[in-house]
Amino acid sequence: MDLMNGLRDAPPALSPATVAQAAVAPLARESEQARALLKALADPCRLQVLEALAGGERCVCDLTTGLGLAQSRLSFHLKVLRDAGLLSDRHSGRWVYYRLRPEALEALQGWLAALTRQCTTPATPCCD
Amino acid sequence: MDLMNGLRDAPPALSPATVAQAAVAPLARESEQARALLKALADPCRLQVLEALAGGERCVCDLTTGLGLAQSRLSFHLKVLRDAGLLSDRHSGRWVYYRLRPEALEALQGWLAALTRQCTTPATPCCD
DNA sequence: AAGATCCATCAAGCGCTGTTGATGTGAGAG
DNA sequence: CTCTCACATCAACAGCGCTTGATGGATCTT
Repeated sequence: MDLMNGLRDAPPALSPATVAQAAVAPLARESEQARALLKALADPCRLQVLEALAGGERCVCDLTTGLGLAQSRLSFHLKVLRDAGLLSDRHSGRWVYYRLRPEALEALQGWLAALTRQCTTPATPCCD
Repeated sequence: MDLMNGLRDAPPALSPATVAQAAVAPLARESEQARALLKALADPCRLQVLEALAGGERCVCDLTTGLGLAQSRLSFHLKVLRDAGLLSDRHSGRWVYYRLRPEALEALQGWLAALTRQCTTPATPCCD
């Protein structure tokens, strides 16, 4: 075995423990939720929906004509956004009204803020 | 033609202008950039990389072993993140060091904040 | 110079995701 | 009750994104 060998021309090197700790395979729970939100948002069509709903509650037919999307297509994306927790819906008679859930956006903001904070405070000083 | 017909059993209705204005086909420039960031982030593998780099600068071989990823795979994801502006790289001898670009995270936060702000101030009061 | 290591890139394969058109469901209108 | 309309859902297809294994370029060692 060549552990020593591996050390011989290693890069300036952090302790293996530090790395291992940041590594673990299946993503922390909080990150996983962030990922779900990010994935739901990462689509041009869904972003249009989101921005349209940022102006306030809208019914589906309103969005369909407003965004010029096929009904089936819009319905698909609304489901994705709703399943991700970004939208809530309200049924009224024959129509369904969708609205944004600011909590979801705020959650994502929080996650981003934490990440930013962690990376601006030089916890692990670079090996130079 | 049945424009009047269409009005007959329309939902409570916003002015068509309001909707049309929020609709336009090809996504605003700022939103498009946000989408690019979101898309780059919406992958478990890339999130792991990001979180690993939140702790500070790392070289590729460090990440490879730390995250347990095939070298080719990691390289692919690093490129995606770099192209999106989320990472910057630094070559030193035989190694390449990647680090997070907090500006990118902050830009995304800003976009989210604007969206949240817009949707919490009841600009368009709901039709009830 | 030859070999080893780090990293990027490529081609091939495949699964996931979005689109489309049709069908289903449930609520008003006539 | 029947018809219409708003919306959800489904099956089929197409395209994109990710993974893998191989190759290439660059740097360092011996």
